[in-house]
Amino acid sequence: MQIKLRAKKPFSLSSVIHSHGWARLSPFDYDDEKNSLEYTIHLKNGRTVHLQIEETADGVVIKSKSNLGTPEEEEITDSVTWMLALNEEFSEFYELARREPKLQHVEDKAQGRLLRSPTLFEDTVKTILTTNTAWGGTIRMTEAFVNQFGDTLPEDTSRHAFPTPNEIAKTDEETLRNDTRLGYRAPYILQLARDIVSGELDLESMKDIDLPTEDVRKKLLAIKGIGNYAAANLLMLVGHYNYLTIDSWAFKMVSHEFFGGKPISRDEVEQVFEKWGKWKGLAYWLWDWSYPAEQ
DNA sequence: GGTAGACCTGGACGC
DNA sequence: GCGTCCAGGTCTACC
Repeated sequence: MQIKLRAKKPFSLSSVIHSHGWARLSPFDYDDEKNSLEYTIHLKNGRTVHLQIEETADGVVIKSKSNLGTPEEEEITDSVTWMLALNEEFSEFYELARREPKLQHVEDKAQGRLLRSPTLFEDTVKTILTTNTAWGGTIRMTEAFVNQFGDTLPEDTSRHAFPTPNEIAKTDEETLRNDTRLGYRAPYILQLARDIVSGELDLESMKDIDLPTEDVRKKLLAIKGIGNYAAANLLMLVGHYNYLTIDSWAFKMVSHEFFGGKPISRDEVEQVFEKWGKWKGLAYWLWDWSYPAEQ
């Protein structure tokens, strides 16, 4: 099966893959040499299908060894369009970025799109797994979570789809804590899954870009385990860029870049990017920082 | 509204 | 090999 999809220009699959760390988290995989992204997806009808996504002149082509029906192809089309943000428009941001030397690269590299998962449940779980741990811990916990609870790909049992809220809601805190080794995050993720299954939380409706940012942020902050950093990260993923993902690294980078390395407050980090308005999160994220290069 | 301490894990380090 | 320390966001209790 092959599905060709068009992307709004400019587009670069490589820039989406490397937009943040998601491509390194299961069930994503990627190959820089082939410039391809892989993902094992759980379809609504229960099938698990492996996808390989490659760049074309107009956008991407999705390849799969599975034979799929029309509804399945439509679901995959919708999912990949969302995951790669194929329809997102960044011309307004590029117009502003052209005037900033530290953002000169973004239009040439077609940066701005952030790789996301098919469901906000997956992105929320992964975001919780990035908090209060090193990146290696996030990779380990995500892999354990996917391998332990996700549906197996029939033709390759080493691959699994990301678990559904239903699959997680059936387990218990002790298993997530001691077997999956999610630590204190276990009750947060269990509660998240159970709230979705019970209908108390409609996470996927927050993907609607027309919802006011503040409303979405308030709902995200009400989820246990989601604080300022995690909410900002999830807001970026659903297309709201007016909050900064301020983590411990942000203080180092902003201090080094704008304050001569002296200790700075959260407000000072915010003030630096205030002029970028609704694009401030993206300006911060794509900034050509001098701090890491000089370390 | 602001702050201190606890949460949990893995890696780095010293012995 | 073992013990200790530390980094990493969020929550809760307290002021």
